[in-house]
Amino acid sequence: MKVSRKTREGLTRRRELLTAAEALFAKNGFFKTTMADIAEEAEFAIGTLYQMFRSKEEIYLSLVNEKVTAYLSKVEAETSMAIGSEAKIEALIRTKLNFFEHNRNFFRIYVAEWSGFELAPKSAFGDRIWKKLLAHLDLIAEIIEKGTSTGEFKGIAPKEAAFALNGMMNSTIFHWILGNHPRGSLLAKTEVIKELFLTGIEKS
Amino acid sequence: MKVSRKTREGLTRRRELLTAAEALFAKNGFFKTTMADIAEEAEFAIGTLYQMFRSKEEIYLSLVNEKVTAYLSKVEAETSMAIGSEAKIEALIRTKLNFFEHNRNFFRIYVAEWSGFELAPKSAFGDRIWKKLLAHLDLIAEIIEKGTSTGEFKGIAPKEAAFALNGMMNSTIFHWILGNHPRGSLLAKTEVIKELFLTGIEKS
DNA sequence: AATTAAAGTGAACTATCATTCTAATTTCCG
DNA sequence: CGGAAATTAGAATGATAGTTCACTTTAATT
Repeated sequence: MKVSRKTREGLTRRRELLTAAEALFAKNGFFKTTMADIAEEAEFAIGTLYQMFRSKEEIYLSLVNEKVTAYLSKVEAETSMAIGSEAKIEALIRTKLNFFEHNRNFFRIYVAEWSGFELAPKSAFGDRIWKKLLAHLDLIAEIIEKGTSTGEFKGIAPKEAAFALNGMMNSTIFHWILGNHPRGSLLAKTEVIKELFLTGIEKS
Repeated sequence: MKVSRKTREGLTRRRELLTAAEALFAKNGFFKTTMADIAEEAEFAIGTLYQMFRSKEEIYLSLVNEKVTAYLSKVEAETSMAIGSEAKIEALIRTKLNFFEHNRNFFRIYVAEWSGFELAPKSAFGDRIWKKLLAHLDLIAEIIEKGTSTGEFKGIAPKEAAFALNGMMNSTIFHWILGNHPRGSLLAKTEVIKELFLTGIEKS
């Protein structure tokens, strides 16, 4: 079917464009990345970009949306498969580290989006992404709450603990990327984070 | 002495300008803040800004530099006064939370600077700030290392633990600001963070 | 071949600032 | 008081970069 092939080619082009844009946005941020840069990197003419997307912002948000969605569904799939609170925490950490090990470029964009800095007065679309990220934090909080009610965890406020864990992970990823992912994979740090979060640093 | 009064007034003006700029940069980010905005907010003419600072970037970096320096010296003073690793950790958390409780606006700028996003291809000056932040992380790592060598802490890689702790704190501050600093002060969260970092979430 | 519609192009158009300049006004200080 | 220096409002300037559009190319179909 001809329509099908066209559609496929369209999707491929779209993906190529987004990948090029991702690299640039990650490297230079939203504002210092120009449409001309993107066009050159993706080997399209500027006009072609506007045939695929309404605006620079739409490119950015589509990109963020797709990646965030992919990320969240991975994490949610893995945590829901794990049985027991500790295992769910482990699955969360493992999946997050694994995802960003393979999406290093995207990490900076993710952090910027988290801190809400990049597109400050958010569009309705940007808002949806933001809400998704917040909802995901609630999900982590629920895992912790469950663990508290089964007696696995002590009674630390779940939201606070969820934010703390999230911060620990982000910081670790950041550190790893900063050091040019030195020896060992990021994934391998799952154990350290898990241990730190579960039992702390103090000698018992 | 007249020179002295002039100098004093000059400093006051400078501070007023930086405070106005801080609020705007925190709210809209570096790029979406215009010189006209700053001039209006600070109640100066645009030309006057250029008499005090060479450029918009210089305003931003001066601001960041002063605040970061003030922040770091507070933390370093407090941690060096505390005796024992656990007390130092406590002092670190307390001082950081206290600082950002009183510098809410600045937090967003601090985070942006940390993530290295705002002024991506850093100037030499921006680089110095960045190095200071990194050096401070080393100092935290040293505290942890010391605690390990005295047997207070178990042997978790100090750098990793330092980054994790830093991430926990940032995340907590972020959460607090996000929720419009609801009930209770941010400072009051010192205990939670300390407990989480030292002994983890698991019931022992 | 001819036709057609979609895809692609990039120069031109615009808007937006950072920065500089001007002219009028105010503030200092001898 | 008087004039020098600082300040102001805001109009030019210049550069950058998002967006548009009239036109060209491509490729499938007739």
